[in-house]
Amino acid sequence: MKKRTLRVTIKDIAAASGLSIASISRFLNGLPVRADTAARIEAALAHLDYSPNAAALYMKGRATGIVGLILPEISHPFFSLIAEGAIEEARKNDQLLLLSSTEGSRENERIAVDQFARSMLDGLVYIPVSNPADLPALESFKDLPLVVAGRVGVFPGVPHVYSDGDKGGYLAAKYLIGLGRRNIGFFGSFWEAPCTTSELPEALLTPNSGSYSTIHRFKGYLRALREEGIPYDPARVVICGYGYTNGAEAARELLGRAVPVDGLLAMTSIVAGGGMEVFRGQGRSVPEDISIIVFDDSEIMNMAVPRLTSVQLHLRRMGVEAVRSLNRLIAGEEVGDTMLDVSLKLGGSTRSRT
Amino acid sequence: MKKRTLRVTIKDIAAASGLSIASISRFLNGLPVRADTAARIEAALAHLDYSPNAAALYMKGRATGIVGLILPEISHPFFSLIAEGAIEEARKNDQLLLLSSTEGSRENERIAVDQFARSMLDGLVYIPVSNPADLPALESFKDLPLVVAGRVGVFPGVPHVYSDGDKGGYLAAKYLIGLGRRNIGFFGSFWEAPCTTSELPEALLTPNSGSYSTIHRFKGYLRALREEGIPYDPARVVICGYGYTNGAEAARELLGRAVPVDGLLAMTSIVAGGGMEVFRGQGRSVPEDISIIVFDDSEIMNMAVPRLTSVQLHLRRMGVEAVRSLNRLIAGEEVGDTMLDVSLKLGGSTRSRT
DNA sequence: TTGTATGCGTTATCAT
DNA sequence: ATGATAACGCATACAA
Repeated sequence: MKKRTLRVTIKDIAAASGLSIASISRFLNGLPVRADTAARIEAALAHLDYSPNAAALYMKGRATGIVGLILPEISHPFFSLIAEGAIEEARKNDQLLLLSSTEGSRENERIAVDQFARSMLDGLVYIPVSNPADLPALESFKDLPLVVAGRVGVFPGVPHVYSDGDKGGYLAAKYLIGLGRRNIGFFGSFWEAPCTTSELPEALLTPNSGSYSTIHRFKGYLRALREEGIPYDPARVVICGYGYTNGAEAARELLGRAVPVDGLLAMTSIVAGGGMEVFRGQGRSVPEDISIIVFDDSEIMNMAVPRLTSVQLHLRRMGVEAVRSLNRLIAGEEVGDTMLDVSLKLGGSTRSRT
Repeated sequence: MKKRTLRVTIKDIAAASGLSIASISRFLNGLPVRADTAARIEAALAHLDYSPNAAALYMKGRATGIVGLILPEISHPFFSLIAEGAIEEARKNDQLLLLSSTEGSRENERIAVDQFARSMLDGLVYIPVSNPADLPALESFKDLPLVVAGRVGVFPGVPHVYSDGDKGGYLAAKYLIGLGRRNIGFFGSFWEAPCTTSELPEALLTPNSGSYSTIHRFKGYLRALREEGIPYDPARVVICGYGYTNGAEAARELLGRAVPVDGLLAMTSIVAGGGMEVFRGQGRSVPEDISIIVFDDSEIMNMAVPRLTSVQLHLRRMGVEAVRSLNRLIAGEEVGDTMLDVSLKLGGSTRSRT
C-alpha cells in the first residue's frame, strides 16, 4: 500500500507544464511536438528530476534495459572476468545486469533460469554448469532471447560465444613438444565431473560431451600429439575440479601412477598452483622437470613461481561479445556463433628440455 | 506493441477456473477462500505454469524480490566473494540480484546509482569506491533501503557491514613483532588514491578518511607499534593500487628508500605477489628477510610461494550479512552496523627472525 | 499537433 | 466469500 517512493512521473510533468501526459510521453519518445510545447516540457523537466519507471515500461512491452547473466561461480576469475566484460558492455548500452551465481549446482541453475524467465529481462546470457546432461529445456527460457557463453554447442540454434579451445590445447601441447617434452600430462577440470578419475579418461572423447571447454582443449592436445607422432597415454590424464586442492590431488594422482611426465596442461592457474605445490614437495622442479601451461586471463597466473606460461583467453572480451550478440538478438537480427581467438603467452613455467 | 512473450497471468487462471481475477489474486496471497474455490484454482494452476509478473507487482508497490549490488570491480576476488555471499543469501530468500561493477570509477558509480534508483529494486547493497570525497548524495538513492558493505561510516544512519580492520592490522603487526621483526612496512591500497606515494603517508591519518579499509588496518598497525614501543616511520609506508604491478612498484619504491624492512603488511595477496617478485629479484627472501602478512579470504593466497600468512576476512559472510541487513531494513526493522571478526591464518610467509 | 481513453498484470476497495 | 472496478506509470489508437 504505502508508496515505496514518491518519484516523479510523467503525470507530475504534465501538471507542472499544463499539458497532457500523452504529450509528455510523446516528447520523451522523440515524437514531433510543437516548439513551444517542447520548451514548456523542458522547463518542467529542468527542476523535476524525472526518470522513467522500468516496471511501467515493461508492462507496455517495451525493453527494460535489464539483461540476465547466469554463471556457475562469480568468485572464480574465469567467470568474474566474463561478468566484468558483460557489465561493461551492458553499461555502454545503458543496460543493467541481473546476475545469478549457481555455485556449480544444476538445481540452483534450474531455480535461476526459472526466476529469470519470469523476471523482466530483455534477454539472457547463460554460462551453464559444464555438464551437458540434464540441461534445462530450451522451453524453460520462454522466448527469452538467449546467448550461451564459454561453451560450445549447448543449444542448437542459439548463439554461442566461446574461446577456441581446440587451438588452445593444440598450441600449448605443440609448444611443449617443441621444447623437447614428449610426456605431457593433462588435468581436465569440471564443475560436475562426468566421471571419476578412476574411470577411463576416454570418457572425455564420447561424442555428446561437446559442450565442455575441457574437451575441446583436450582434442587440440590430442591433435598435437598425433601430429608429432607421440602416442596418447590415458595414464597422463587426470580429471579434477577447479580449485587449488583439486590441482594438488590431481598432481598426487598423476605422480602416483608412476608414468613419466615432463609437461602439463592445466585448465586454470589455481589448479596449476595446487599441482606445483605437490610437484615441489616431491622434488620435481618447474619448469625444468615439468613444464606447465595453463588456460587463463587473470593476474593470478603471475602469482605462481615461476610465472605461468598461459594460453591467453580473452574473457572480458567474451563477456562483451556475449552481450553484444544478445543485443543484436534482441534487436531481431540473425546472430551466429562467435569464436574468440587464443594465443600463447610465455612465462617462466616452460623451458627447453636439457 | 508485439507481445514479448505470452505468459500465463491470473487472468488466464481466472478463465480456466471460471472465477474472477480477484479470487485468484486472493488465493495466491493466502487470503481466505472457500475450499472448493481453492480446489478449482489449484486444478487450473496445475497445468498452467503461472508465475507472477514482477513489473506488475512493483507497480502496486509490492516487493519485486530484486536487490541491487554496486561494487568497484567484480573481477577482484575481494568483491567477487562478497558478491557470491550476497547472491547466496538472496537466493535463499527467493530474491534476484541486480549487479553493477563500476570499474573503480566515480562516474560509473553515479550512473549505476542513477540506474538502480529508477529500477524496480527492493533495496541496495552499496560498496563505494573507497574515496570518501565526492560520494553520491544520500538523496540520490531515493528512499531505496540501503546497506553499505566493506566500508565504515560512509553514510550516517545507514547500516554498514564490514571487517574489523583495526583488529586485523593490529593482529598482523603484533604477530610480526612477536617474531622479532621491528621494521614493518605497510602497503596501503586504494582504488583512487587520495594522495600519491610521494606525498606524506600521514595523509592516511586525516580524520575524514574513515571509510577506507586501508585506514582502519593502518590504525591497528600503528596501535601495535605503539604498544610495543616501536616508533612509527612513514618511510615504511607505500601507497599503491590493488594490482600485481602495483605491488611490484610499491616494493621497488620501498627498497629504494633504503630503510630497513623485515616485515610487511599488504592489503591483498595480489599486491603481495607483485611485491614478492621484486623482493626475490633483489635478493630478499620471504619469509627470512621479509615476513609478509596479507588481508585476504581467497584461494589466491595459496598461489604464492611460500603460502601467505593472512588476516582471514570473511568476505562471503560479509555478502550474506549485507543482504540480511538489507532485508531486515526492507521489512521495516531498525538495523545497526555489523562488524565481522578477523583472525590470523598462518602460512609460510612469516617466520621468526633468526 | 494535442488531449482522451484504454490496457498491460496485479492488488485493493468496494459492493454484492 | 466473491466479483466488478479503480489504480499504479506509461505508450498509443483514436478523437478533436
